[in-house]
Amino acid sequence: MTRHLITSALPYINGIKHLGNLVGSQLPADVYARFLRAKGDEVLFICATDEHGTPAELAAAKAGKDVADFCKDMWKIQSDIADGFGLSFDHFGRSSSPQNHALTQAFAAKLYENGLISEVDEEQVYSHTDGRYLPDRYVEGTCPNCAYENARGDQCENCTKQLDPTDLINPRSAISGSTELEVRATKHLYLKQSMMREKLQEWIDSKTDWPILTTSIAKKWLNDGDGLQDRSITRDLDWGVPVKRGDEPWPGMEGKVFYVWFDAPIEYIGATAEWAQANGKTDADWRSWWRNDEGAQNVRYTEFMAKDNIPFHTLSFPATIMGSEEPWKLVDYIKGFNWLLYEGGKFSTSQGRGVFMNQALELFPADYWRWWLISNAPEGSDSDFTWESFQGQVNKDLADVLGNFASRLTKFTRSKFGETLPDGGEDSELETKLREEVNARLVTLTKHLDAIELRKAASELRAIWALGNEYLQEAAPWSVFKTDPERAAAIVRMGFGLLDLYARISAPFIPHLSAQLAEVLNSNDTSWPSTLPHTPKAGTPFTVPENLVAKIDDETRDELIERFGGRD
RNA sequence: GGGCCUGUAGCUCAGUUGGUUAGAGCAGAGUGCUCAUAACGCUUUGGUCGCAGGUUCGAGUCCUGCCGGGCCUACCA
Repeated sequence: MTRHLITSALPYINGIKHLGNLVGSQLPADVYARFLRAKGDEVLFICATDEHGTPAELAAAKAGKDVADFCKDMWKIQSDIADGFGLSFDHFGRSSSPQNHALTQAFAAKLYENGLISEVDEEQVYSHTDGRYLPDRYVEGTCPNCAYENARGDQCENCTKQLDPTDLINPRSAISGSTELEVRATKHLYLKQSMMREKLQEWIDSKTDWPILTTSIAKKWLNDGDGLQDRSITRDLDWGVPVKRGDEPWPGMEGKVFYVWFDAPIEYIGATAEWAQANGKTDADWRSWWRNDEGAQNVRYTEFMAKDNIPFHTLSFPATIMGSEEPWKLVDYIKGFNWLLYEGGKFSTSQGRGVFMNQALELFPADYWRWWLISNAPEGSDSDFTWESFQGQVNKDLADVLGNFASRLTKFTRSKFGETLPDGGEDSELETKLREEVNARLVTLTKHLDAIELRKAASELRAIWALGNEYLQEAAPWSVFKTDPERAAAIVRMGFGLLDLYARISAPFIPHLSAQLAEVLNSNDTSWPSTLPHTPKAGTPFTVPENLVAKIDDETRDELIERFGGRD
């Protein structure tokens, strides 16, 4: 049996995430985790909040809270929302955990011992008004190249020229607008990624089955210009993992913290340690997922993330792991996603454009969102959320094809036979044909899920739902009943067999609706079937689900377009 | 500027190593059924596969150029 370690990119702590964040990592990871669990594999599905960095501090300040309190509160909010969407994390941790502090410091110590850390004196912009160092992009001013007045310190948006904050004319803080800035000398640690370039290249080259999106970004960074660059891994901030060599102080680095990109991926490991602690397990239990010398040789590790995270997961984090020269688990497969757009434009927190996860749950059941998002996951290219598309797919796929199938079957059966499955009757060639079709499509569905081809999987699942309506139409039990009630009984039992199948194979996609379908026959088998199981026995009681999937009407849709901002 | 991805029916997309009349869902048209959430089934109308060349017995599929769309380019994370 394969053991599957699955991680979703860590949602950043500075606010509630939108649907694009959901579909780019957490949701597809959940579908995969649920599928593998149903197949009987051992799964550990890990996620956490990514809590450090300047934006977290600014968000806390804006909320009028201490950053630690802010993160604690926001973690709870994000955790509750994840529950609402049915995200089945085995643990939802926090990158600010003591476990992550210890691991991050331990990795840094190993990297230092192995000669992979250098200390670099550099200059950073300090804002007196804000009382903090400013990351390059938080310094704004006039571009020396094109005279654009709102150029950022890292790059001018107008002429796209790469800049240094000290290049800017009339620099000011993007946070406060203050011009009381000072360039200060400061010292930072760099991870010498350049020394690991060949090792990383070799490793990436061996990943021939990875999506092009993933490997091409990695190769670009490895080979562009002078090749992979060393990266700073520390910051002059208060909130974060204090810079230490393991438990020992790091001379000259007092008061500094590790940079968020360094400690965030390590939190995949940290959160696994948190999982062990939270569930009364031992260190050996969590280490068996991560240490190749302690049981992780048979673990297949899959990471899910949006494309902005790919460089960190293909290069920086592997560099950290390889550089430690300890037998930590490296990722086996990276599933990367493009962006989800909102009505043709970008989701925007500042402009209130798009749908955020909390709002989504207030509007419709989680499965509506799950179904649309998975069916339209931005796997090959960016995809576009529109209310019209959302309404169309929820109404057509979930209400008409799936929901109505359950409805017509159960209501017909109740009216003719009562509330238990009727006895008698023989199968005909219709059932043989149905089984063949369902079984063939099950093979395809399973293949797509194994390959994490989510759009194709959703499409195949829908086709299997549609087979139910086709079967009922052709078998026409309402007509057969008039002359041969026993044959009609056999037909409806077959129909209930399909319903039970749907509950099981739909669960990775729409777990809540699947649970409701399973309740119809009060069945509790959630295992993944390789073929259409035997039909349920005569005499089995059933219930009629009322309005399993409520449709979205045009008025509601138009109100939502108005409220959330549609096409301009 | 450089790199990568992409352009297939009105819309969203499939099209395996190049191989006969290019597929699906939605939308449109017709029709059947009446068990069902005015739901379902069946049939059907839509495409010179961005443009122009080239390779080949044969190209949506490979090559070159052009045009359009998107992403990345290392201090947001």
